[in-house]
Amino acid sequence: MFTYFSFYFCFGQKRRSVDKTVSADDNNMCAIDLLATVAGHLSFESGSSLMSVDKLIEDHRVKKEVPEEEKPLMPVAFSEENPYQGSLSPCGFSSVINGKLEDDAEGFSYSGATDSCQVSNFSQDIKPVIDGDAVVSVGSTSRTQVPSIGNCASHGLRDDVNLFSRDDDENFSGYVRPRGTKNSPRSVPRIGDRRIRKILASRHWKGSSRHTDTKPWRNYYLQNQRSYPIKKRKYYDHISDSITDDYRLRTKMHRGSRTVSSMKGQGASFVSSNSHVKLRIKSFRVPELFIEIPESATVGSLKRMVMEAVSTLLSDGHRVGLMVQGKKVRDDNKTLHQTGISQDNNHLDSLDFSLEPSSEMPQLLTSHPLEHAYKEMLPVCEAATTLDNVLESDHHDSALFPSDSLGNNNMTEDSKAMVPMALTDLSPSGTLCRKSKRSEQQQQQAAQRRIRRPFSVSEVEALVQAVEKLGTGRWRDVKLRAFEDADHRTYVDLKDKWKTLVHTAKISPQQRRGEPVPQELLNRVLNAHGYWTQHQLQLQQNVNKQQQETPSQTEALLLH
DNA sequence: TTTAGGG
DNA sequence: CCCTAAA
Repeated sequence: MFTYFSFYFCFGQKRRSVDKTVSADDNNMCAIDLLATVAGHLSFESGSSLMSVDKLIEDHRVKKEVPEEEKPLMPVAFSEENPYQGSLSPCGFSSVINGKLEDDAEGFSYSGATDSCQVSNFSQDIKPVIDGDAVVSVGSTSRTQVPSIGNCASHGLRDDVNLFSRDDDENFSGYVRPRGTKNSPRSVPRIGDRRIRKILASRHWKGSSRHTDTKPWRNYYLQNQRSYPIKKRKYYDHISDSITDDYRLRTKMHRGSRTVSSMKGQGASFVSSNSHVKLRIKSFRVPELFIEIPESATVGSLKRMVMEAVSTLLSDGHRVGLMVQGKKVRDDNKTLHQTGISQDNNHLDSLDFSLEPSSEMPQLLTSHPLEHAYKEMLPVCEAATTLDNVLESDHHDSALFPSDSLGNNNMTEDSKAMVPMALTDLSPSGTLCRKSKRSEQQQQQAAQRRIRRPFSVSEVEALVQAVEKLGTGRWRDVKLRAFEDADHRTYVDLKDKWKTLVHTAKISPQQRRGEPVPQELLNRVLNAHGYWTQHQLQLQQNVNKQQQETPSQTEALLLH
């Protein structure tokens, strides 16, 4: 007989909730107290209690990053015929961000053309899918940092090569779903079971976090891990040793960066950064923790278990989450000011730190570990295709919208199809065997949510330009005009992007996320939006007039 | 298939 | 991005 505890606890402050999962009796209250003891212990260790910023004190204000000045809207005179004629550049795309992409190249945005040289380099990197310890090494190309997996640790582990836990997935791109024809944006057959599709979509990436399996059995686990009863984790091992390897790597890197410990130290008094903002953190939210222990166990063993759980939690690759006014701040690259953490901000009570699993394994997982996982020796062209897609989103300057010139072979489909399976289907009956039928894979593939591919500035530029000319009601034409070769952008996507662009243009720059869109472009968005909505209104009014006239005419006809 | 909007 | 009613 086991007793399960589940509790949410805060260090130094109130407990959020206490719920029994599957409890056998009521003696779990003492466990909570024990946990509080542990919490207290930890608090003591860290020298103070942690967090929930209750005050922010401002030293001097040195605004390093002044938000881009809002340029006054350029008055645009619309001619009835072609309101934006003058703004069209002959080639259709302006290279607004030439050079900027180069700057961003460090890290995770890929720049440069997909010349054959890089492609082959990449394929060399990715080819050695080895049984041994997986090590993430930087691609051999100097221009592009291409994560790859091999048995060569020559590049070593660096904190800044944390390939899998990057918060900001903006610059990542995975693969493109193959499309049959260019003229049918959505040629992928949509297979009927929406339920599956929804489930898969909602489960996206959840449950991908893992603990190292250095211990034979853990009787605790975190809520965020989707609570696979630990036995099921065997499945991961079954899927792939490499995933475990990758995780080990991650853990190492995290330990190396000492995220948690340094944070503990800072929690002691004031967290002072260069930006001259001082935070006092009083409480700190920690993921829900489950404990499973036999009733016959001693209190001492429970204490030890809780202690172990907590210390593991603090050392096992967790990262700090930040909430501002209830909104999770994901973009680590934002400045505090942009995030709204600044002196002229009086809602600092809502600043909230938390500890969360860092193993979110974003984007990149789609292309990598799975290939590795299945020990699939990918043909060169497959790797190249992947690279092409990875690079695609950010190197539009030389070739704005490269299509999948390398073609889509079957292997591509295979590796894609496996993605959702390995990550979502953990049920014992799951078809993890890669010999599964093609039809199943296709189903899975159809059910896979498309990978997020943020619009680059040049894409936005192209979109704005097209909309300026064509208006907001002809998305198919917009697609054909400006995104004909961008197979991954459907007209629906373009319409959606326009919607978000309009929204983006209306909100304050501080609230915007992702790669910043030049204000000039946003102004054009606003202008075009205003113009075309009015245009539509006029059209509608004309229709109404005619509808008013027509009946009378018909009446007149009838009366005759 | 496209449009138009909500989710 | 997804989903879908309407056209």
